Amino acid sequence: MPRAATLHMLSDASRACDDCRLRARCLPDHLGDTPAREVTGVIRAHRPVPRGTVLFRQGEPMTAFYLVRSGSAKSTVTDEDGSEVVMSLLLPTDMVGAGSLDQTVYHSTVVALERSAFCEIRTPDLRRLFRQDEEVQRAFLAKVRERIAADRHARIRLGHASADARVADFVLELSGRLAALGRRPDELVLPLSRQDIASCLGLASETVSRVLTRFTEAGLLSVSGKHVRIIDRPVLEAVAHGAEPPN
Amino acid sequence: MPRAATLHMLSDASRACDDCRLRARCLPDHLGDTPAREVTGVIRAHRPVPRGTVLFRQGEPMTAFYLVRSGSAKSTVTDEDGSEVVMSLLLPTDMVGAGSLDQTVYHSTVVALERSAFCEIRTPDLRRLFRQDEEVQRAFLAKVRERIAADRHARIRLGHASADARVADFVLELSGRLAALGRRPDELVLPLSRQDIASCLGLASETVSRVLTRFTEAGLLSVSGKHVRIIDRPVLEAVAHGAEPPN
DNA sequence: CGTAGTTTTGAACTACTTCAAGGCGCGTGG
DNA sequence: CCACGCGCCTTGAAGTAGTTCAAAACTACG
Repeated sequence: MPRAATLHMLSDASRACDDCRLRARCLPDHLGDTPAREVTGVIRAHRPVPRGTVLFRQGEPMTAFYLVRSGSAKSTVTDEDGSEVVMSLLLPTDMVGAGSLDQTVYHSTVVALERSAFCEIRTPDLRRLFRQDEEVQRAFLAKVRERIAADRHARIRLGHASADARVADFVLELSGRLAALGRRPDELVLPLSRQDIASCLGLASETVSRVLTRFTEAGLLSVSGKHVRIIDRPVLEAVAHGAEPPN
Repeated sequence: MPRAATLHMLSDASRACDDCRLRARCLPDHLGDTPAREVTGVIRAHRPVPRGTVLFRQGEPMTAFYLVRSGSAKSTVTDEDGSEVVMSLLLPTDMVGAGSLDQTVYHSTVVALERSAFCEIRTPDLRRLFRQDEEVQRAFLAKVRERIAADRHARIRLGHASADARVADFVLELSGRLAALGRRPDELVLPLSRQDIASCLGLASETVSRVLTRFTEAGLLSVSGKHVRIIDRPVLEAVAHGAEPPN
């Protein structure tokens, strides 16, 4: 991510989620149909922003939280000694910037990885909604819980898995998330650079490269740049769970 | 932790937090004095349980969440391939078993590391309280947020720090938490075994041992079994933040 | 005082990193 | 539109941090 166009304020607010293909997977979905109105009322859909756009920066006062509408983003944390660490890859329907309610500042930086669109809910609106409707609360907390579970998974992976297992698991996780969005699970595009994947997995980018080519040679994947095709999913799963490296 | 006495139901409920030394640091603290009544009303303090007691097991239906009152505990997760991973060390005032509200099953196992006491709040009580009083909500979410922040820290440490840095940071973190409980920050007891520390930090127990003795030789610590004295805190902090290993 | 579990220490090994060079892809400007 | 240049990815070779295996020393506890 070279240049950082800080288009902090996004353009134009359109009407709602009504025309969103992903509605069924997104926040309003978790609610019944009746209270959804209230939610969709405060959600502002924004026009796509270009790659490299910073949604918000770590430490800035929190004014809103977001949902990814299209495209993808990464969330990063700059730790005390100044190095940037990739915390997660964000895909459509993912919640952004709401590590928990009542936060006063953002605790990570979020950058678009490609031309992407986001939906915005301003914190006061959310808070009001939260108070009004218990269903909304529940839905929101469900999203938070999802995130916590994902973080725990990432943490276990980081602490106790080999490089092979980490990469295999990363690919499979992405595959699963894409499948949940209705896309092909075996034909995927890595929105992150090798560097970013490496940072996310606690590896050197060279290692990610090597593992990927080794998987290719072993017939598990076919990789070409950011495009990956999963060929032998069962074995890939075995590797992700700590089985012997292929061949 | 050899034998696992599953004293699942704890004994006797005493009156409240009124006589708790740590009240000021605990959940009711985050509230003003007025609403505290409501909270303390549903908190049941329990008698100490022996080391090895299982508070609850991963996968069991969630009936209550807990606060550590005295002693210490560890939370562990058994991952898909069956190995146990230590997720966190739990000290007095820490919340246990509430990754988020509205959880239906426990997502980790919690075991007492020494003779320890816990306070219990049953989920229906909490839910009711939550609905009644926004202050309680806020206090609870503050605790959840604390936990999320700690998890993020752990994750960064796991992914991007050397063994030296991890161990140094672990010791300092513990020191800080003990200090927050009013104990001596430089004179601490590790409630976890080397194995557990290692698991928590994503290392081999031998490595933890070696690092600890190296720190001792370098005059940063003095270690004897589970007892640790911090001698050169500034350097220890430098090491924790990635500085060159000592000597 | 003896036994079982835990911790420490040692020695060999391995997985991953680091450094360095070459190639590929892509956007930019001529 | 093509060529150039820059960043990203890949590959290699050498180095190292941490692991693994194994045995000895310590500790706690009956």
